[in-house]
This record gives sequence, C-alpha cells and structure tokens, in this order.
Amino acid sequence: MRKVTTIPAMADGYDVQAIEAKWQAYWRDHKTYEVDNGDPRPHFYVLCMYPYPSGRAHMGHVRNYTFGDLIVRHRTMLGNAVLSPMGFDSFGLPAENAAIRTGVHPRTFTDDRMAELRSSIERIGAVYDWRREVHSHDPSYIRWTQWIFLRFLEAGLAYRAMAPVNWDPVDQTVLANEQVLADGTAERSGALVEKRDLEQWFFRITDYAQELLDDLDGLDWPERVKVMQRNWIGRSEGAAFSMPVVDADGQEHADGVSVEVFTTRPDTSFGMTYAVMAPEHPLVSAVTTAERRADVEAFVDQVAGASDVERMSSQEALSKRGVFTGAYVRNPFTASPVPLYLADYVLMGYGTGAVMAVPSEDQRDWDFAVAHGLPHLRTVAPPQGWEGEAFTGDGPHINSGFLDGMLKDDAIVAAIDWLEGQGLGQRQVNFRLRDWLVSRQRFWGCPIPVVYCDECGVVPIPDDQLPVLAPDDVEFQPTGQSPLQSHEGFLHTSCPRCSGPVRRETDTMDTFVDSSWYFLRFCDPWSSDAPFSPAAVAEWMPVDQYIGGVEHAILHLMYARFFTKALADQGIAPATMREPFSRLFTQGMIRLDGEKMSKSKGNLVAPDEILDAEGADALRLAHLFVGPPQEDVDWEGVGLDGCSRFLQRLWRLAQGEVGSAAVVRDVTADDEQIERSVHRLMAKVGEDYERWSYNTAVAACMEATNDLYRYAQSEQGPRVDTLNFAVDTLLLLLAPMAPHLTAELWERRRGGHIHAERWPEPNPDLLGVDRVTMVVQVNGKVRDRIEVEAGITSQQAEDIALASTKVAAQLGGATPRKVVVRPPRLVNIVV
RNA sequence: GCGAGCGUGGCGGAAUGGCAGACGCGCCAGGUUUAGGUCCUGGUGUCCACUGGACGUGGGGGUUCGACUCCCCCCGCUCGCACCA
Repeated sequence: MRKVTTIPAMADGYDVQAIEAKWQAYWRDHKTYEVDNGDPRPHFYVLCMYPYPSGRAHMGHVRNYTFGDLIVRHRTMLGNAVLSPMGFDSFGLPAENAAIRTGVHPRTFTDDRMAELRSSIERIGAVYDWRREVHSHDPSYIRWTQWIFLRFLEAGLAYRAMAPVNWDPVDQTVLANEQVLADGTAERSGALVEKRDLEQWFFRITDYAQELLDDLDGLDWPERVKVMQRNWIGRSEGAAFSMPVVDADGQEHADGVSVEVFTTRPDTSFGMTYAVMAPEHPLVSAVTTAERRADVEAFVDQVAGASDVERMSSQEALSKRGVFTGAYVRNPFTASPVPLYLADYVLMGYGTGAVMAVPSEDQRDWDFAVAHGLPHLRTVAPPQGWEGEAFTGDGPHINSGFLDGMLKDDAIVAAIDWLEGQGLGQRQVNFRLRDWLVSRQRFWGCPIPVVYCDECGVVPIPDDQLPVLAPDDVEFQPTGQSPLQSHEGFLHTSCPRCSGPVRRETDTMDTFVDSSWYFLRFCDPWSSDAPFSPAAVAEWMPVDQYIGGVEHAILHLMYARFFTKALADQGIAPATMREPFSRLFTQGMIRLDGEKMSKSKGNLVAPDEILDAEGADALRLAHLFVGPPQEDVDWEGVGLDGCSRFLQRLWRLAQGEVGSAAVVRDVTADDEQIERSVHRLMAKVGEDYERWSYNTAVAACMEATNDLYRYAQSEQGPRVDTLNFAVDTLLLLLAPMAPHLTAELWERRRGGHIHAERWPEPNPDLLGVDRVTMVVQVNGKVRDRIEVEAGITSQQAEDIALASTKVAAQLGGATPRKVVVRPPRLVNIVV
C-alpha cells in the first residue's frame, strides 16, 4: 500500500491544482488538439486502444494515456498534424449484469461511467480531439456496424451455420475460440466453457488466413505479438489423400467408402501402422463393424460430453483414449490394410478429421501405439545410437520403396507428386485459425440486423431502416436470458421482402466487432452516408502509433486486421489499405505486491487520490520514470515522491529562486560548458523519445536540473542568457511529459503557449565537449584517468598515457606489447 | 515439452564491444530551522593491509587488447503456445 506521507511543502507559487485546471481548460477552450481533415502539415495518427467505460480511470489507463499523450504533444511540436481521438468500447456484459442487479438500464449505467472515465482521463492532462469521439452504443455507430455486417453478408463473409460452439454457462452466451483460455475457462467470466451444437453467425476470417500471416512480416510490432498471431493462425503444409475402407483381408467395402487424411509428413507414409478418425467423423457409423459397434458407441457418447479443451489438455486425454472400429484402411503406398481407430485426440475441426498414424516418426502416434499394442516401422533412419522413441528429425528414408535414401524435404515432394500422379491426393495447406463466431445471446450489444421469414429465409434489414435498435422498455431478469428474446414488440415485424410476419434475430454481435473498425470511424466520424469516406481514411490511415495492452495480442488485433482487409476488398475502404496499425506498442501491466492490479482483486491504487495531492504532472512523470514502458511494474517501485520533488525543484529554478542573481557577462568556460551540455541534452531527450526510453529521458532532465542548481549557486553567479537558454530548453524538452507545469512556467517566463513552440534541435557543432576524461587501462583494467583535449591525436593520447606515473608503476619497466588507442576516450596498454 | 523474453547495489533501474551501477527511492553526515518536516550540500556495490588495492552484472566455458553487452552449455524467473496430424 502507498505510504501516507506528508505532502512536501509547495514551492512558492506552485499551486498544482490551480495550474493543472487552468491549462486543461486552456487546451479545451483553444481547441489546441483538434485537427481537421485536409490539414496541410504532415499527418501522424496516434491511437490508444479505446477503453471499456469502467468508471473512474485506473492506473493502467493512466499509464496508457500518458504514453499516448506524450507522443501527441511531441509530434505536434515537431510540426505534424496529429490525429488524437478517443472513444469508448461501450457495449459489454458488465452493464447488463448491473442492470440485472439494480434494474438500471444498461445505457444509463454506461453513459454515467463514460462521463466519469472521460473526466478522469481529462484530469491526467491527456488531450484529444473530442469532436471525433465515437462509442459503440451510439445509434449512429450501431447503424454503420450493422451496415458493414450486411455488406459482409452480401459478400459471403458473414454466414450462419450449425456448429459445435463454446458455451459460457455464467455469461449465458457463446464465445469465439479466441475468448476461451487454454485451461478451458472463459476469458471474461472465468467459467468452465461447455460444448453445444448451435446455429450461429460467423465471419469468414479464414479466407484471410494466409494474408493475415504474410502481412505480419511488414509490421513494426513487438515480436512476441507477431509470434502469438502466427501460432494462432497455425499454418501447416502437407498432403491430403484418401484411403479405401477394407476388411482385415484387404477386401474393399461394397459401398466404396474411403477415409481422407491430412498429414504434414507424407514422406513417412510407408511407416503407417494404423489410422485414426475423430469420434464425430461422419463415417464412424458406416465403417464400424457389428462386433465393435457397442464399444464404439460407448466411446463416442463419452467424448460427446467433453469440451475440446478437456479432450486436448486434460490428463485423461493424454493417456490416449481410443477404440478400434473393426475396420481397416488400405495404405496406398504399401497396398496393405492397417486398423482404423477412433481417438479423441483427433479433432473433427482440423484438416480432414482423420489422420494416418506413424508411430516411429511421431511421438503422439508412438504413445497411442504403445497404449493399444500397435506395431511401428521406422522409415527414417535415426542417428547412430538413437535411444529415443519416435524420431522426428531428418535422415535417409528406409523401408519406403521409391523414397528410400531420400532426405525429408525431397521425400515429401516425391510422396506428394506420387499421390497426385495416382490421383489419390494432393498438396494441401491447413490453418488452425477458425472462422470468427460473432453472435452473442446478450442484450447490450449491437443487434444483428436480419429477420427470419418462413417464406424468404434469412432476410437482411434494408439499409434505409438501419439502425436496428434494442427497445428501451425491457426488464432484466436473473434468468440469464436476453430480454430481447421475450420482447414481443421487438421480436415481431414484417418481412422486408414479402411483408409477411417474421421473427427478428435476437442475438447481438461480439463487442470485438465494434472495436474492429472504430479507428476508421475516427478519421471521419461525421460521415452520414457511409461508415467513413475512403478519402478521409486514405488521409489518416494506417495508424502510425497504436498503444495498448498485450492482452489484446490475438483477439482485437487479429480481428481489426481482418476487418481492414475485408473492408478494403469490399471497396468500402481504399483497396491499398491492407493493415490498420503500422507500429504497435504494448505497455507493461501495473502490479501490486506481484499481483495484477484489478478491481476483482481489490488492490487498486486510485489515481484520483494522487491527482488531488501531487497532481497529474507528477503522476505522469512517475509512470514514465519507473522503468522501460514495455515492462511490467510494481506500484511500490513507482517513485512518486521523487518526481514530485523534481518538479518543485524545476519550479524554483525556473522562477529564479535558486542561488545568486543571474548576471550579465561575457561567456566564460563554465558558461560554455553549460551551453554545450544543453545541446547534448536536446539530442539525448530527442533520441530517447524516438526509442521509447522515457525513463532515461526523465533521468537526463533531472541530471540537467541538478547541474543547473550547482551552476546557479556558483560563486560568480550564473550568466543570465546561459541560464535562460538552459531553463527554457529544459521546459521545452519536458513539455510532452509534464505539460501543465511547463506550460505555466513558459507563460510566466516567455509568454505564449509552450506546446505551440517548435521542438528544440541541437546545434551539431556544440554537441562535442572540448575536454574529456581519458581512461588509461593496463591489460584492460583502469589504472588512470587523465583530462585531455577532445581533439587529440592517437599519438598524443598514447604519449600522454605512457607518461602517467600510475601506468609506469603498473608496467614496472616492462615494454608494452601493444597499445590500443581510441582517442580521446581510451588507451589500453597490453603487456 | 516447444517458442519468446529476462536475470546488474537494500529497491526501481542506467550503460552503440571501451570508466559497471546514470537518475530516482532508501540510508548516513553536514547546513538552514525554536524543533520536526520541507529545503540546500556532500556521501553511499562488497571486502582489505584504506593518498592505495582486490573482487564484482545468475553459474561455467569461449571469442577479443577489452564482455553486463557477442557465442556455447547450465540454473532460475516471467509470458505465450501446447496431442492442430
């Protein structure tokens, strides 16, 4: 917990609250950060992931918006037209759950929280073009989300299908695969997800699997996010081929049934000793023999009740449950029959739902073979002395007919060529990525704009009748059922096509649909005849800097990429716009005592308290100073007091309250040293801003302030022009980080608005120092430090180093074997 | 198991292959102050025979005149994926 300390005495006149309120009002009233389309300056689009309106801001928000705001202000000072919009991801279950608890309509609840969050965001001094605000539950936004849905429907990118889906029994809705964690619990509610067969709406994200994978290469994103997306897409290349079902003697079935399998290792086909189908495979009943039927049906029933995750990850699953069907399939490579099993580790949803099993070159198959007493045959020669089980490495093929002697890559190609030549199979690419399930059985989301007509089937609501809005006169019951499902007025309407009575769709869209295009709406939020104009999108997109939490690495960031590509292909967005976010930065989490800070853990440190005491600038600076922005931080490590003290010191310095009075004089060596150090500071802070090294930028400014304190307190007093130049520069460099204090001081010292000033650029001629400390090493160990002219030659440096008495003592008369000279900083004498 | 990242003082952390520990917190001392706090100045890796020296960036090896930094092996922590054929 934060220690309650006495508030440091204020520097004279530094009234944090008054100053911060004054400048927040200034930026609002002067529309400082509003930017119009068509602005002639070079464009830069900075975006923080829009938040779910949860009420007052928490520390994660503060951190996120501090980074974003810093970039907005820095880029503006660099002369860019910076688009900095903000909005709210305002659909979602918390509002609906609150409605069930309290009876307050989700809109009222959400609007209240949005207002709270907006005002606490403003209190940290983050600036936005609020004219462009969008929120998901705004009817004008709903209209265009629905419009896009209908365009996807027309294009075949949205479709309805019966599928085994993830059902969350707590939130009473289905979930997308991406919203179920590896342990089988729901990402949002934590409930153990069940499997149900339901008819649901999907977006055909798999159409873009290859492009989503390929285009990752060109993105300036954290590598781990790209890796996570690549894993999620899960491309694998191989062959699919079919095998006729036969009996133990190799006699084909009269009905000519065959099983299609997918493999990435067709080169090992000669080693196939059995085959496996998923228990849900449509051919199960057809292939099962009479004497095995009872066992097979028992197994299928047992598996049917389990979720994918239970099947794939639990301990029982790893024990390789399976059952023999009594049938065999003929391996086309050897023409021999192998037994056909069912096993729950084979999934119907991937590949063909059936696999060939090669125990000698696949550990999973090896384990299953051991458990069920099946043989194995090596087809890739393992290395000498191999004592492992399955060998998955490369080696010359054996026992493999025409593949014998080949290495893996050649053998794969040869095996596929052979399959294609025989007309038995073909090269195939599979993806792990599934289509995106977007329907949710909840009230507080964007309604799916279709009706069901007995005559016409699924009928879209015509564009001119959008938006379809949920009714207000609804009652929320703790049944878990969406009130839309029982609202007669909403449910019944007439068919847009045949005018007959129809039933409305009562499902709403996943809230990730809303967040998949909000960054496009920000470019043109006033558009009333399209979700946005292609010209406005072309003007601002892609987002130059996107900032958010790594928890969205797959979900939001994959969906938004899909939307961008799909909208471009539908001609709604410019065709060339293939990616939404050029650069992504994922900030670290804030922990408290090692735990994630969150409402549910009850370990929040409220920013409001700190804003009341130390103020926004100190809080922002503390977040920037604590460490590298991409790293997680513990709140204990956030040095608020130190940052607050620093700002007070800066205030006193800038107000002329430190040291003796400044004097007018010609430049002395000391003055010049200060001036040069200020140019170096400009270079340092500028570079640090570019490379997201804010902690070192703050440190450099603190160091400069300490130097200026000593300078101001020096015997001869500070030179007035030198001190002013140094302080003014320091204020400019800090303006993006501590906007209120620097604005106030600038106005008092210089007049005008600091954030309208140009970013200071160093004079390259003054970046060097004239005298430096040269390090003299003997055998790599520092033995002396000597002040030298910065411009000395190698020979001079060597001479000076060898003249050192300390060095002579170390050498003890020995002759150097070698002298490494890096003038003017270092000489290393090797003996 | 696979993949990625990380291991530096009491703490958060700095350091393009070239002075390890910038900056801040904490702590110690001095000054200011009636006192405490604030504020100002200085000190603060460990050890020793203390105007100096030895050791020191998870452990071990290597490359190099020189390694926190590059390479190999090991240990530990964090995150992601995990029967995807």
